[in-house]
Amino acid sequence: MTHRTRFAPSPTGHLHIGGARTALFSWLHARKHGGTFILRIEDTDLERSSVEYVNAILEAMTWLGLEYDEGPIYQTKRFNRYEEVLNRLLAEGHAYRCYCTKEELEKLRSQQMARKEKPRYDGRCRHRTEPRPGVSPVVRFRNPTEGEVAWDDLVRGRISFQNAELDDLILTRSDGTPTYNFTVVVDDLDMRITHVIRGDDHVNNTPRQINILKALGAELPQYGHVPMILGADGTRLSKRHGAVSVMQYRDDGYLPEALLNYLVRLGWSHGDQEIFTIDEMIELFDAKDINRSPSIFNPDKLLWLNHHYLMHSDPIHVAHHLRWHLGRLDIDPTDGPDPVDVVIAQRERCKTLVAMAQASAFFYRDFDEYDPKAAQKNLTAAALPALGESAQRLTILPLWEKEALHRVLSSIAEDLGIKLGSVAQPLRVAVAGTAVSPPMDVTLSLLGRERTLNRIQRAIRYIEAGKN
RNA sequence: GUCCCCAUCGUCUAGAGGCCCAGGACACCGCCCUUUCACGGCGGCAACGGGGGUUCGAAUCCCCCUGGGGACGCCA
Repeated sequence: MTHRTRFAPSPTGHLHIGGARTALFSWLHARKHGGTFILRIEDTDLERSSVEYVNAILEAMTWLGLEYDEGPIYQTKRFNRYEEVLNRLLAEGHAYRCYCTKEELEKLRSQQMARKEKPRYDGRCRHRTEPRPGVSPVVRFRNPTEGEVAWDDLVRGRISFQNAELDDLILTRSDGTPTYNFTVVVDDLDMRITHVIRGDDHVNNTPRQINILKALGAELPQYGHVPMILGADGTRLSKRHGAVSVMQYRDDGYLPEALLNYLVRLGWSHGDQEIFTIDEMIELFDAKDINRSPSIFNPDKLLWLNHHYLMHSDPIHVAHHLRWHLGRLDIDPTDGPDPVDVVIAQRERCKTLVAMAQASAFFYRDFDEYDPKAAQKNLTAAALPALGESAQRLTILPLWEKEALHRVLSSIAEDLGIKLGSVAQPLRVAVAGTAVSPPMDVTLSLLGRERTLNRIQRAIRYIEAGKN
């Protein structure tokens, strides 16, 4: 049997961390078995769905590299099909029209709550044969009242519900549009989904969906419910916990592979291994190894992973992403060193691409002013000899490259009888504007002779002007 | 409230009866390296929620309690 999985977001918001993880698991499951991964857009809530969000979700999937084999399939384009199935259910007695008003239902609910019962529809329209004038009916599923419905969950093991706990859910609204639990069933059936991997919050929907599937005489897919991701306070991850949108992580300077690696390790593991390439994930992933308990999102570990990928990925690949972030700072990468070399020079000290772009801006354009603390400490009269010597010797240096630059700096320190740091640090502030940069030989080689000399002169003028 | 789940360091987790007075990773704290910041190396802090069983032996199996999450919509 060929494996067919799907990711079915509703376009009512951006793709968030939790959605991305279930998408990843679903994608991994399909890839591992050489199956098909389908993207379905659940946009039946016309009020809250928007094309902007559809596009945002598509963009996020692309950025993450979770390519789908079929879709996107839009539920709003399948209304005829839902109606067809609905009519069959109605004709076969598995569904019926309910004329209760929202007000009546609310009253019922509050009464039940007051009696400390589980709020549920009591089935009062089950046997109604006559329409109620002035009320356009919803259609409800006639759920079995006895017995139980159970399944072997891919991640949770056996889960069972008493049918008596379930009520007759609404299949179509009074305006005729289908609801979630109905469209999912029809879609999963039509798309021949074999493995439904989705968030934990759907566990309670599963028995209802299974009952509808059974009424339709359909074969059941396998279900796997992955636990939620929680925020630091142990409640469901949401905006107030900080960034939850996948695209926000792109904008904040994260590499997609770092986010994917973080997500795959959240609730899943393979021994003590922390770093997984995509191929390793595909090879090693198994839904049954997913933890049954919810896990808390830890931004620190994601940051560490991002740094790891920044340091160990092919610099050409990292530079590709760095260019994008430089662009966001209005920097044209052709105005300075090759971003690939910048990545190699900066990667140990930058944990995000945003930080790397910011820390590298001085390679491409003059900075406005010195970091006050750095200037105060290093751009003083005491630094003048080192700066002056540097200007002179660097002007006549035949070959502008790292080793030669290193020799120049060392000899200046030696000749002046000072520590290398006393030469390098003022120079660093002079050329970078801050007290932090890659080693000076590397920094200068990337910066180039012209910019270096200009900035040394600028620093000398700054000191002589008595700013310090 | 009712139903469905869950429970190892602060966090992510390893652990499927003896290998565990519990291992790895992030974070944190020391030390080393060092032209800055980092990287790196070494070391440290830190957990089986509680109570009953079962067993020669339990983090691992069973029960209860406690704690946590989810669901209970003409949302998905």
